[in-house]
Amino acid sequence: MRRFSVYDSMSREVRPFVPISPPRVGLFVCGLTPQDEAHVGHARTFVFFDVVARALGRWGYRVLSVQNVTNLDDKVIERAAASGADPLALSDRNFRAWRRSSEELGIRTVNYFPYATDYIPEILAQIRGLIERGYAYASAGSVYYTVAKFAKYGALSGQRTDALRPGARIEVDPAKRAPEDFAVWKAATPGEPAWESPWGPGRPGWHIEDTAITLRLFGPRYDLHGGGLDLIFPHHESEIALAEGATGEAPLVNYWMHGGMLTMRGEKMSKSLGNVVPLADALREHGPMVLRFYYLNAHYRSPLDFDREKSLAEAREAYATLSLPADRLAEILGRERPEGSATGEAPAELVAAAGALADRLDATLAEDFNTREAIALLFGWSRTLAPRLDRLEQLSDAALEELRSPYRWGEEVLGLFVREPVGSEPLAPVVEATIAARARARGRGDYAEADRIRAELSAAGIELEDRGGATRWHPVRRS
RNA sequence: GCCGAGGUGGCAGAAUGGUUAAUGCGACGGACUGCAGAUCCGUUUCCUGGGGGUUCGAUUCCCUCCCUCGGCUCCA
Repeated sequence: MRRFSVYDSMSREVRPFVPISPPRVGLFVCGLTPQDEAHVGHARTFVFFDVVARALGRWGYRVLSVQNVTNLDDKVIERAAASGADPLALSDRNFRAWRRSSEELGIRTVNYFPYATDYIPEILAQIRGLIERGYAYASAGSVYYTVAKFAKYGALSGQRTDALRPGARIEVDPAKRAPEDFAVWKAATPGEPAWESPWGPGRPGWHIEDTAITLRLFGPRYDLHGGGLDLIFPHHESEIALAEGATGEAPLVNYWMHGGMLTMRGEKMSKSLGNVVPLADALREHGPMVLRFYYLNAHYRSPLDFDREKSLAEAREAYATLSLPADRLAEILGRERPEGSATGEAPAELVAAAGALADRLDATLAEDFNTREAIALLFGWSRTLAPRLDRLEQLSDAALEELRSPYRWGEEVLGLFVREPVGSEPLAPVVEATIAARARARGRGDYAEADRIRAELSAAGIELEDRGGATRWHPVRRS
Protein backbone atom coordinates (compact mmCIF):
# COMPACT_ATOMS: atom_id res chain seq x y z
CA MET A 1 0.00 0.00 0.00
CA ARG A 2 1.42 3.31 -1.02
CA ARG A 3 1.58 5.94 1.67
CA PHE A 4 -0.15 9.22 0.99
CA SER A 5 -1.07 12.40 2.76
CA VAL A 6 -4.30 14.26 2.82
CA TYR A 7 -5.49 17.61 4.09
CA ASP A 8 -7.79 17.07 7.04
CA SER A 9 -10.27 19.86 7.67
CA MET A 10 -10.50 18.98 11.34
CA SER A 11 -6.82 19.45 12.12
CA ARG A 12 -6.37 21.96 9.27
CA GLU A 13 -3.19 20.38 8.03
CA VAL A 14 -1.92 17.83 5.57
CA ARG A 15 -1.50 14.58 7.47
CA PRO A 16 -0.17 11.13 6.54
CA PHE A 17 -3.05 8.78 6.04
CA VAL A 18 -3.29 5.85 8.44
CA PRO A 19 -6.15 3.45 7.73
CA ILE A 20 -8.14 2.01 10.60
CA SER A 21 -8.03 -1.56 9.32
CA PRO A 22 -5.84 -1.86 6.26
CA PRO A 23 -6.16 -2.56 3.46
CA ARG A 24 -9.78 -1.56 3.84
CA VAL A 25 -10.73 2.10 3.64
CA GLY A 26 -14.18 3.47 4.29
CA LEU A 27 -14.98 6.52 2.17
CA PHE A 28 -18.24 8.34 2.65
CA VAL A 29 -19.14 11.30 0.48
CA CYS A 30 -22.21 13.42 0.97
CA GLY A 31 -24.18 12.97 -2.19
CA LEU A 32 -26.91 14.93 -3.80
CA THR A 33 -30.18 16.13 -2.51
CA PRO A 34 -31.93 15.55 -5.80
CA GLN A 35 -34.46 18.32 -5.51
CA ASP A 36 -33.37 19.40 -8.98
CA GLU A 37 -31.11 18.42 -11.83
CA ALA A 38 -27.38 18.26 -11.08
CA HIS A 39 -25.17 21.13 -12.20
CA VAL A 40 -21.50 21.44 -13.09
CA GLY A 41 -20.63 22.48 -9.55
CA HIS A 42 -21.90 19.23 -8.08
CA ALA A 43 -19.96 17.21 -10.62
CA ARG A 44 -16.69 18.86 -9.64
CA THR A 45 -16.88 17.40 -6.16
CA PHE A 46 -17.90 13.94 -7.27
CA VAL A 47 -15.32 13.68 -10.03
CA PHE A 48 -12.68 14.54 -7.47
CA PHE A 49 -13.74 11.86 -5.02
CA ASP A 50 -13.89 9.41 -7.90
CA VAL A 51 -10.20 10.14 -8.45
CA VAL A 52 -9.51 9.64 -4.75
CA ALA A 53 -11.11 6.20 -4.84
CA ARG A 54 -9.35 5.29 -8.09
CA ALA A 55 -5.99 6.31 -6.66
CA LEU A 56 -6.52 4.37 -3.43
CA GLY A 57 -7.51 1.35 -5.46
CA ARG A 58 -4.36 1.61 -7.53
CA TRP A 59 -2.28 1.97 -4.40
CA GLY A 60 -3.50 -1.29 -2.94
CA TYR A 61 -6.29 -0.20 -0.64
CA ARG A 62 -9.68 -1.82 -0.74
CA VAL A 63 -12.08 1.09 -0.79
CA LEU A 64 -15.69 0.91 0.22
CA SER A 65 -17.18 4.07 -1.22
CA VAL A 66 -20.65 5.18 -0.24
CA GLN A 67 -22.60 8.22 -1.35
CA ASN A 68 -25.89 8.91 0.30
CA VAL A 69 -28.93 10.28 -1.46
CA THR A 70 -31.03 12.63 0.64
CA ASN A 71 -34.14 11.76 -1.25
CA LEU A 72 -36.52 13.47 1.15
CA ASP A 73 -36.11 16.82 2.84
CA ASP A 74 -37.81 20.19 3.05
CA LYS A 75 -36.57 21.29 -0.35
CA VAL A 76 -37.65 18.12 -2.09
CA ILE A 77 -41.09 18.44 -0.56
CA GLU A 78 -41.28 22.09 -1.48
CA ARG A 79 -40.21 21.47 -5.06
CA ALA A 80 -42.57 18.55 -5.46
CA ALA A 81 -45.48 20.53 -4.09
CA ALA A 82 -44.81 23.29 -6.61
CA SER A 83 -45.21 20.89 -9.50
CA GLY A 84 -47.79 18.62 -7.93
CA ALA A 85 -45.41 15.67 -8.00
CA ASP A 86 -44.81 13.02 -5.40
CA PRO A 87 -41.68 14.02 -3.45
CA LEU A 88 -40.07 10.60 -3.50
CA ALA A 89 -40.80 10.14 -7.19
CA LEU A 90 -39.33 13.55 -7.95
CA SER A 91 -36.07 12.91 -6.13
CA ASP A 92 -35.83 9.45 -7.61
CA ARG A 93 -36.20 10.84 -11.11
CA ASN A 94 -33.55 13.52 -10.55
CA PHE A 95 -31.20 11.04 -8.99
CA ARG A 96 -31.50 8.67 -11.93
CA ALA A 97 -30.71 11.52 -14.30
CA TRP A 98 -27.64 12.33 -12.22
CA ARG A 99 -26.52 8.70 -12.36
CA ARG A 100 -26.70 8.73 -16.13
CA SER A 101 -24.60 11.88 -16.28
CA SER A 102 -22.12 10.66 -13.71
CA GLU A 103 -21.63 7.41 -15.57
CA GLU A 104 -20.98 9.36 -18.73
CA LEU A 105 -18.44 11.35 -16.73
CA GLY A 106 -16.67 8.15 -15.81
CA ILE A 107 -17.56 8.24 -12.12
CA ARG A 108 -17.48 4.55 -11.43
CA THR A 109 -16.04 4.02 -7.98
CA VAL A 110 -19.11 4.45 -5.80
CA ASN A 111 -20.23 1.11 -4.37
CA TYR A 112 -23.54 2.19 -2.84
CA PHE A 113 -25.94 5.06 -3.24
CA PRO A 114 -28.21 4.53 -0.25
CA TYR A 115 -31.46 6.44 -0.11
CA ALA A 116 -32.17 8.14 3.20
CA THR A 117 -35.67 6.71 3.35
CA ASP A 118 -34.32 3.16 3.11
CA TYR A 119 -32.71 3.64 6.52
CA ILE A 120 -35.72 4.58 8.63
CA PRO A 121 -35.24 1.71 11.12
CA GLU A 122 -31.59 2.65 11.61
CA ILE A 123 -32.53 6.30 12.02
CA LEU A 124 -35.16 5.47 14.63
CA ALA A 125 -32.70 3.26 16.50
CA GLN A 126 -30.14 6.02 16.53
CA ILE A 127 -32.67 8.53 17.82
CA ARG A 128 -33.65 6.18 20.63
CA GLY A 129 -29.99 5.88 21.55
CA LEU A 130 -29.58 9.64 21.55
CA ILE A 131 -32.56 10.11 23.83
CA GLU A 132 -31.37 7.41 26.22
CA ARG A 133 -27.98 9.03 26.46
CA GLY A 134 -29.49 12.44 27.01
CA TYR A 135 -28.50 13.97 23.71
CA ALA A 136 -31.98 14.40 22.33
CA TYR A 137 -35.46 15.12 23.53
CA ALA A 138 -38.96 14.68 22.14
CA SER A 139 -41.16 17.71 21.85
CA ALA A 140 -44.46 18.22 20.08
CA GLY A 141 -44.08 15.10 17.96
CA SER A 142 -40.54 15.97 16.85
CA VAL A 143 -37.18 15.06 18.32
CA TYR A 144 -34.38 17.58 18.74
CA TYR A 145 -30.67 17.29 19.35
CA THR A 146 -29.36 19.06 22.43
CA VAL A 147 -26.39 20.87 20.98
CA ALA A 148 -25.26 22.23 24.35
CA LYS A 149 -24.79 18.67 25.60
CA PHE A 150 -22.13 17.92 22.99
CA ALA A 151 -19.06 19.82 24.12
CA LYS A 152 -17.13 19.31 20.91
CA TYR A 153 -19.83 20.94 18.80
CA GLY A 154 -18.04 23.46 16.59
CA ALA A 155 -14.65 21.74 16.54
CA LEU A 156 -14.78 21.08 12.80
CA SER A 157 -16.15 24.39 11.64
CA GLY A 158 -14.68 26.68 14.25
CA GLN A 159 -18.18 27.93 14.91
CA ARG A 160 -19.29 28.64 18.42
CA THR A 161 -22.99 28.33 18.88
CA ASP A 162 -23.11 31.38 21.10
CA ALA A 163 -21.60 33.40 18.28
CA LEU A 164 -24.10 32.31 15.67
CA ARG A 165 -26.16 35.21 14.57
CA PRO A 166 -29.38 34.54 16.41
CA GLY A 167 -32.37 34.21 14.17
CA ALA A 168 -30.33 34.69 10.99
CA ARG A 169 -31.66 31.60 9.37
CA ILE A 170 -32.59 29.56 12.35
CA GLU A 171 -36.27 28.97 12.24
CA VAL A 172 -37.91 30.16 15.37
CA ASP A 173 -39.41 27.01 16.77
CA PRO A 174 -41.10 27.09 20.16
CA ALA A 175 -40.75 23.32 20.45
CA LYS A 176 -36.98 23.67 20.75
CA ARG A 177 -35.35 24.18 24.11
CA ALA A 178 -32.47 26.13 22.59
CA PRO A 179 -32.26 27.90 19.24
CA GLU A 180 -29.21 25.93 18.13
CA ASP A 181 -30.91 22.58 18.66
CA PHE A 182 -31.79 20.87 15.42
CA ALA A 183 -34.48 18.39 14.45
CA VAL A 184 -33.50 14.77 14.05
CA TRP A 185 -37.10 13.70 13.58
CA LYS A 186 -39.77 15.97 12.20
CA ALA A 187 -43.43 15.53 13.09
CA ALA A 188 -45.52 14.76 10.04
CA THR A 189 -47.37 17.45 8.18
CA PRO A 190 -50.48 16.22 6.38
CA GLY A 191 -49.80 15.23 2.80
CA GLU A 192 -46.09 14.59 3.30
CA PRO A 193 -44.43 11.20 3.37
CA ALA A 194 -44.34 9.95 6.96
CA TRP A 195 -43.29 6.91 8.94
CA GLU A 196 -44.53 5.64 12.28
CA SER A 197 -42.28 6.27 15.26
CA PRO A 198 -42.44 6.18 19.06
CA TRP A 199 -43.02 9.95 18.89
CA GLY A 200 -45.76 9.77 16.33
CA PRO A 201 -45.71 9.85 12.53
CA GLY A 202 -42.89 11.85 11.00
CA ARG A 203 -39.82 11.87 8.83
CA PRO A 204 -36.06 12.15 9.39
CA GLY A 205 -34.43 15.51 9.87
CA TRP A 206 -31.36 16.52 7.92
CA HIS A 207 -27.93 15.15 8.98
CA ILE A 208 -29.14 11.99 10.62
CA GLU A 209 -29.51 9.84 7.53
CA ASP A 210 -25.78 10.05 6.90
CA THR A 211 -24.83 8.80 10.32
CA ALA A 212 -27.49 6.11 10.21
CA ILE A 213 -25.99 4.89 6.96
CA THR A 214 -22.37 5.04 8.06
CA LEU A 215 -23.05 3.44 11.44
CA ARG A 216 -24.65 0.60 9.56
CA LEU A 217 -22.09 0.23 6.76
CA PHE A 218 -18.86 1.32 8.45
CA GLY A 219 -19.50 1.16 12.17
CA PRO A 220 -18.90 3.95 14.69
CA ARG A 221 -15.59 5.04 13.20
CA TYR A 222 -14.29 5.20 9.68
CA ASP A 223 -11.51 6.67 7.59
CA LEU A 224 -12.54 9.35 5.14
CA HIS A 225 -15.51 11.63 4.86
CA GLY A 226 -15.81 13.95 1.89
CA GLY A 227 -18.09 16.60 0.58
CA GLY A 228 -18.25 20.19 -0.56
CA LEU A 229 -16.80 22.95 1.55
CA ASP A 230 -20.28 24.33 2.02
CA LEU A 231 -21.29 21.28 4.05
CA ILE A 232 -18.89 21.79 6.93
CA PHE A 233 -21.42 23.71 8.92
CA PRO A 234 -23.93 22.74 9.99
CA HIS A 235 -24.09 19.41 8.23
CA HIS A 236 -20.80 17.74 9.07
CA GLU A 237 -20.63 19.36 12.45
CA SER A 238 -24.00 17.84 13.23
CA GLU A 239 -23.04 14.44 11.89
CA ILE A 240 -20.22 14.32 14.40
CA ALA A 241 -22.56 15.30 17.21
CA LEU A 242 -25.14 12.73 16.16
CA ALA A 243 -22.84 9.78 15.72
CA GLU A 244 -20.50 10.37 18.62
CA GLY A 245 -23.41 11.24 20.84
CA ALA A 246 -25.20 8.05 19.93
CA THR A 247 -22.24 5.67 20.14
CA GLY A 248 -19.96 7.33 22.68
CA GLU A 249 -17.07 6.54 20.34
CA ALA A 250 -14.82 9.12 18.75
CA PRO A 251 -13.74 10.29 16.36
CA LEU A 252 -16.44 9.40 13.89
CA VAL A 253 -14.10 10.18 11.01
CA ASN A 254 -10.30 10.24 10.87
CA TYR A 255 -9.93 12.55 7.89
CA TRP A 256 -12.39 15.17 6.69
CA MET A 257 -11.92 16.15 3.08
CA HIS A 258 -13.68 19.16 1.59
CA GLY A 259 -13.69 20.23 -2.02
CA GLY A 260 -13.66 23.87 -3.08
CA MET A 261 -16.65 25.50 -4.68
CA LEU A 262 -17.14 26.02 -8.36
CA THR A 263 -18.03 29.65 -8.77
CA MET A 264 -19.66 31.60 -11.54
CA ARG A 265 -18.00 34.96 -11.98
CA GLY A 266 -16.96 34.84 -8.40
CA GLU A 267 -20.21 33.62 -6.96
CA LYS A 268 -21.11 30.15 -5.89
CA MET A 269 -23.20 28.30 -8.40
CA SER A 270 -26.61 27.77 -6.92
CA LYS A 271 -30.18 27.67 -7.94
CA SER A 272 -31.12 30.62 -5.80
CA LEU A 273 -28.62 32.86 -7.60
CA GLY A 274 -29.93 31.72 -10.95
CA ASN A 275 -26.45 31.01 -12.29
CA VAL A 276 -26.67 27.27 -12.66
CA VAL A 277 -25.23 25.44 -15.65
CA PRO A 278 -26.89 22.02 -15.78
CA LEU A 279 -24.41 19.18 -15.96
CA ALA A 280 -26.29 17.60 -18.82
CA ASP A 281 -25.86 20.74 -20.92
CA ALA A 282 -22.13 20.92 -20.32
CA LEU A 283 -21.77 17.23 -21.13
CA ARG A 284 -23.66 17.62 -24.34
CA GLU A 285 -21.65 20.65 -25.40
CA HIS A 286 -18.17 19.52 -24.46
CA GLY A 287 -18.18 15.84 -23.66
CA PRO A 288 -17.04 14.10 -20.49
CA MET A 289 -13.29 14.20 -21.03
CA VAL A 290 -13.15 17.97 -21.36
CA LEU A 291 -15.19 18.38 -18.19
CA ARG A 292 -13.08 15.96 -16.20
CA PHE A 293 -9.95 17.63 -17.46
CA TYR A 294 -11.31 21.01 -16.49
CA TYR A 295 -12.08 19.93 -12.94
CA LEU A 296 -8.83 18.09 -12.37
CA ASN A 297 -6.79 20.90 -13.84
CA ALA A 298 -7.23 22.82 -10.58
CA HIS A 299 -6.40 21.77 -7.06
CA TYR A 300 -9.51 20.33 -5.43
CA ARG A 301 -9.43 22.69 -2.47
CA SER A 302 -9.12 25.86 -4.53
CA PRO A 303 -12.15 27.76 -5.65
CA LEU A 304 -12.55 27.32 -9.39
CA ASP A 305 -14.23 29.98 -11.42
CA PHE A 306 -16.43 28.80 -14.23
CA ASP A 307 -16.90 31.04 -17.20
CA ARG A 308 -19.50 29.56 -19.48
CA GLU A 309 -17.94 31.03 -22.60
CA LYS A 310 -14.28 30.56 -21.80
CA SER A 311 -13.55 27.84 -19.29
CA LEU A 312 -14.55 24.75 -21.17
CA ALA A 313 -13.42 26.13 -24.51
CA GLU A 314 -9.96 26.59 -23.07
CA ALA A 315 -10.08 23.18 -21.44
CA ARG A 316 -11.04 21.67 -24.76
CA GLU A 317 -7.99 23.14 -26.48
CA ALA A 318 -5.69 22.10 -23.69
CA TYR A 319 -7.10 18.58 -23.49
CA ALA A 320 -6.77 18.21 -27.25
CA THR A 321 -3.07 19.02 -27.01
CA LEU A 322 -2.62 16.71 -24.06
CA SER A 323 -4.46 13.74 -25.49
CA LEU A 324 -3.30 13.83 -29.08
CA PRO A 325 -0.30 11.54 -28.62
CA ALA A 326 -2.41 9.23 -26.48
CA ASP A 327 -5.01 9.01 -29.20
CA ARG A 328 -2.40 8.34 -31.84
CA LEU A 329 -0.86 5.53 -29.82
CA ALA A 330 -4.24 3.99 -29.20
CA GLU A 331 -5.13 4.29 -32.84
CA ILE A 332 -2.00 2.53 -34.04
CA LEU A 333 -2.36 -0.20 -31.44
CA GLY A 334 -5.97 -0.70 -32.37
CA ARG A 335 -5.17 -1.14 -36.02
CA GLU A 336 -4.38 -4.45 -37.68
CA ARG A 337 -0.79 -4.27 -38.78
CA PRO A 338 0.83 -6.79 -41.11
CA GLU A 339 2.86 -9.46 -39.37
CA GLY A 340 6.48 -8.47 -39.00
CA SER A 341 5.98 -4.93 -40.24
CA ALA A 342 6.32 -3.31 -36.86
CA THR A 343 9.19 -4.61 -34.81
CA GLY A 344 11.01 -1.45 -33.78
CA GLU A 345 12.05 -0.84 -30.24
CA ALA A 346 11.45 2.45 -28.48
CA PRO A 347 14.59 4.41 -27.58
CA ALA A 348 15.82 3.24 -24.22
CA GLU A 349 15.80 6.69 -22.69
CA LEU A 350 12.13 7.11 -23.62
CA VAL A 351 11.19 3.80 -22.07
CA ALA A 352 13.07 4.72 -18.92
CA ALA A 353 11.39 8.11 -18.84
CA ALA A 354 7.95 6.54 -19.16
CA GLY A 355 8.64 4.26 -16.24
CA ALA A 356 9.99 7.04 -14.07
CA LEU A 357 7.03 9.18 -14.92
CA ALA A 358 4.55 6.69 -13.50
CA ASP A 359 6.33 6.87 -10.16
CA ARG A 360 6.35 10.63 -10.20
CA LEU A 361 2.66 10.70 -11.03
CA ASP A 362 1.81 8.48 -8.09
CA ALA A 363 4.06 10.48 -5.80
CA THR A 364 2.43 13.72 -6.89
CA LEU A 365 -1.04 12.44 -6.28
CA ALA A 366 0.01 11.04 -2.94
CA GLU A 367 0.61 14.61 -1.75
CA ASP A 368 -2.98 15.60 -1.09
CA PHE A 369 -4.20 14.57 -4.52
CA ASN A 370 -2.50 17.21 -6.59
CA THR A 371 -4.22 16.41 -9.86
CA ARG A 372 -3.08 19.68 -11.37
CA GLU A 373 0.56 18.80 -10.92
CA ALA A 374 -0.05 15.34 -12.34
CA ILE A 375 -1.60 16.85 -15.42
CA ALA A 376 1.39 19.15 -15.83
CA LEU A 377 3.62 16.06 -15.81
CA LEU A 378 1.45 14.43 -18.45
CA PHE A 379 1.74 17.54 -20.60
CA GLY A 380 5.48 17.10 -20.38
CA TRP A 381 5.10 13.59 -21.73
CA SER A 382 2.93 14.75 -24.59
CA ARG A 383 5.53 17.37 -25.46
CA THR A 384 8.15 14.64 -25.53
CA LEU A 385 6.14 12.41 -27.82
CA ALA A 386 4.59 15.01 -30.09
CA PRO A 387 7.56 15.54 -32.44
CA ARG A 388 8.11 11.79 -32.73
CA LEU A 389 4.57 10.84 -33.56
CA ASP A 390 5.21 10.21 -37.23
CA ARG A 391 7.92 7.69 -36.41
CA LEU A 392 5.68 5.55 -34.24
CA GLU A 393 4.32 3.39 -37.01
CA GLN A 394 7.35 1.09 -37.07
CA LEU A 395 7.37 0.36 -33.37
CA SER A 396 6.28 -2.96 -31.96
CA ASP A 397 3.11 -3.24 -29.92
CA ALA A 398 5.17 -3.76 -26.80
CA ALA A 399 7.18 -0.62 -27.47
CA LEU A 400 4.06 1.40 -28.10
CA GLU A 401 2.51 0.15 -24.88
CA GLU A 402 5.55 1.31 -22.99
CA LEU A 403 5.23 4.77 -24.45
CA ARG A 404 1.55 4.72 -23.63
CA SER A 405 1.99 3.78 -19.99
CA PRO A 406 1.78 7.36 -18.62
CA TYR A 407 -1.52 7.76 -20.41
CA ARG A 408 -2.66 4.45 -19.00
CA TRP A 409 -1.98 5.93 -15.60
CA GLY A 410 -4.05 8.96 -16.54
CA GLU A 411 -6.85 6.72 -17.66
CA GLU A 412 -6.78 4.53 -14.57
CA VAL A 413 -6.48 7.27 -11.97
CA LEU A 414 -7.75 10.48 -13.52
CA GLY A 415 -10.26 8.86 -15.84
CA LEU A 416 -8.88 10.79 -18.79
CA PHE A 417 -7.91 9.55 -22.26
CA VAL A 418 -11.05 7.48 -22.54
CA ARG A 419 -11.91 7.64 -26.19
CA GLU A 420 -15.48 8.43 -26.91
CA PRO A 421 -17.19 6.00 -29.21
CA VAL A 422 -17.72 7.99 -32.36
CA GLY A 423 -19.88 5.50 -34.16
CA SER A 424 -18.13 6.38 -37.38
CA GLU A 425 -16.84 2.97 -38.34
CA PRO A 426 -19.63 2.24 -40.80
CA LEU A 427 -18.93 5.60 -42.39
CA ALA A 428 -15.31 4.86 -43.07
CA PRO A 429 -15.65 3.47 -46.63
CA VAL A 430 -17.81 6.38 -47.70
CA VAL A 431 -15.44 8.91 -46.21
CA GLU A 432 -12.42 7.22 -47.73
CA ALA A 433 -14.04 7.25 -51.16
CA THR A 434 -14.88 10.92 -50.82
CA ILE A 435 -11.34 11.71 -49.77
CA ALA A 436 -10.06 9.82 -52.79
CA ALA A 437 -12.28 11.93 -55.04
CA ARG A 438 -10.85 15.04 -53.44
CA ALA A 439 -7.33 13.74 -53.95
CA ARG A 440 -8.04 13.28 -57.65
CA ALA A 441 -9.39 16.81 -57.87
CA ARG A 442 -6.30 18.14 -56.15
CA GLY A 443 -4.15 16.08 -58.43
CA ARG A 444 -5.52 17.80 -61.51
CA GLY A 445 -5.31 21.21 -59.82
CA ASP A 446 -9.05 21.61 -59.37
CA TYR A 447 -8.81 23.19 -55.93
CA ALA A 448 -12.28 24.65 -56.09
CA GLU A 449 -13.70 21.13 -56.24
CA ALA A 450 -11.26 19.90 -53.59
CA ASP A 451 -12.25 22.68 -51.22
CA ARG A 452 -15.91 22.08 -51.91
CA ILE A 453 -15.55 18.43 -50.89
CA ARG A 454 -13.59 19.44 -47.80
CA ALA A 455 -16.28 21.90 -46.78
CA GLU A 456 -18.96 19.32 -47.41
CA LEU A 457 -17.28 16.77 -45.17
CA SER A 458 -16.69 19.41 -42.53
CA ALA A 459 -20.37 20.24 -42.53
CA ALA A 460 -21.05 16.54 -42.09
CA GLY A 461 -18.81 16.46 -39.03
CA ILE A 462 -15.64 15.08 -40.64
CA GLU A 463 -12.44 17.07 -40.49
CA LEU A 464 -9.59 16.49 -42.90
CA GLU A 465 -5.92 16.87 -42.20
CA ASP A 466 -3.42 16.89 -45.06
CA ARG A 467 -0.01 15.81 -43.94
CA GLY A 468 2.89 14.34 -45.82
CA GLY A 469 0.96 13.58 -48.96
CA ALA A 470 -1.69 11.59 -47.11
CA THR A 471 -4.99 12.79 -45.75
CA ARG A 472 -6.23 11.78 -42.32
CA TRP A 473 -9.75 12.33 -41.15
CA HIS A 474 -11.42 12.43 -37.78
CA PRO A 475 -14.80 13.40 -36.42
CA VAL A 476 -14.99 17.08 -35.68
CA ARG A 477 -14.49 17.98 -32.06
CA ARG A 478 -17.46 19.07 -30.11
CA SER A 479 -17.54 22.77 -29.55
C1' G B 1 -20.00 40.70 13.49
C1' C B 2 -18.02 35.46 13.98
C1' C B 3 -15.73 31.06 11.46
C1' G B 4 -13.23 29.28 7.08
C1' A B 5 -10.88 29.43 2.14
C1' G B 6 -8.44 32.43 -1.26
C1' G B 7 -5.54 37.04 -3.74
C1' U B 8 0.42 34.51 -8.49
C1' G B 9 1.76 36.83 -15.95
C1' G B 10 -3.02 39.14 -21.14
C1' C B 11 -6.18 34.79 -19.11
C1' A B 12 -6.67 29.95 -16.40
C1' G B 13 -3.94 27.94 -12.64
C1' A B 14 0.53 24.99 -9.76
C1' A B 15 4.83 24.97 -6.63
C1' U B 16 8.89 26.06 -3.35
C1' G B 17 12.92 29.14 2.83
C1' G B 18 17.57 29.67 -2.30
C1' U B 19 19.89 29.06 -9.67
C1' U B 20 15.68 31.61 -15.47
C1' A B 21 8.14 30.91 -10.34
C1' A B 22 5.54 24.91 -13.40
C1' U B 23 1.85 23.74 -16.89
C1' G B 24 -1.90 25.17 -20.15
C1' C B 25 -4.80 28.84 -23.05
C1' G B 26 -4.01 33.09 -25.90
C1' A B 27 -0.58 36.07 -28.82
C1' C B 28 3.60 36.51 -32.18
C1' G B 29 7.26 34.25 -35.60
C1' G B 30 8.74 29.89 -38.43
C1' A B 31 8.08 24.83 -40.74
C1' C B 32 4.48 22.06 -43.43
C1' U B 33 0.26 23.13 -47.15
C1' G B 34 -2.23 24.86 -53.65
C1' C B 35 -4.81 27.58 -49.63
C1' A B 36 -6.83 27.02 -44.85
C1' G B 37 -7.21 24.24 -40.63
C1' A B 38 -4.83 20.75 -37.82
C1' U B 39 0.09 19.48 -36.46
C1' C B 40 5.33 20.41 -35.26
C1' C B 41 9.32 24.02 -33.79
C1' G B 42 10.58 28.71 -31.47
C1' U B 43 9.46 33.38 -28.76
C1' U B 44 6.24 35.53 -25.04
C1' U B 45 12.25 40.14 -20.54
C1' C B 46 8.84 43.61 -16.84
C1' C B 47 3.69 38.46 -12.69
C1' U B 48 3.41 36.20 -6.13
C1' G B 49 -2.78 42.19 -3.02
C1' G B 50 -0.48 46.70 0.46
C1' G B 51 2.73 47.53 4.72
C1' G B 52 5.90 45.75 8.52
C1' G B 53 8.92 41.66 10.81
C1' U B 54 12.16 36.98 11.15
C1' U B 55 16.29 35.41 7.74
C1' C B 56 22.46 35.74 4.42
C1' G B 57 17.98 35.00 1.35
C1' A B 58 10.53 35.32 1.73
C1' U B 59 6.07 34.19 -3.19
C1' U B 60 6.74 30.52 0.97
C1' C B 61 7.22 31.60 8.04
C1' C B 62 5.09 35.63 11.68
C1' C B 63 2.11 40.30 12.50
C1' U B 64 -1.16 43.80 10.40
C1' C B 65 -4.29 46.05 6.79
C1' C B 66 -7.16 45.76 2.15
C1' C B 67 -10.06 42.91 -1.31
C1' U B 68 -12.90 38.41 -3.10
C1' C B 69 -15.54 34.02 -2.13
C1' G B 70 -17.92 30.31 1.14
C1' G B 71 -20.48 29.18 5.88
C1' C B 72 -23.29 31.21 10.11
C1' U B 73 -29.42 25.55 10.39
C1' C B 74 -31.52 24.72 1.98
C1' C B 75 -26.48 23.85 -0.38
C1' A B 76 -21.33 19.50 -3.86
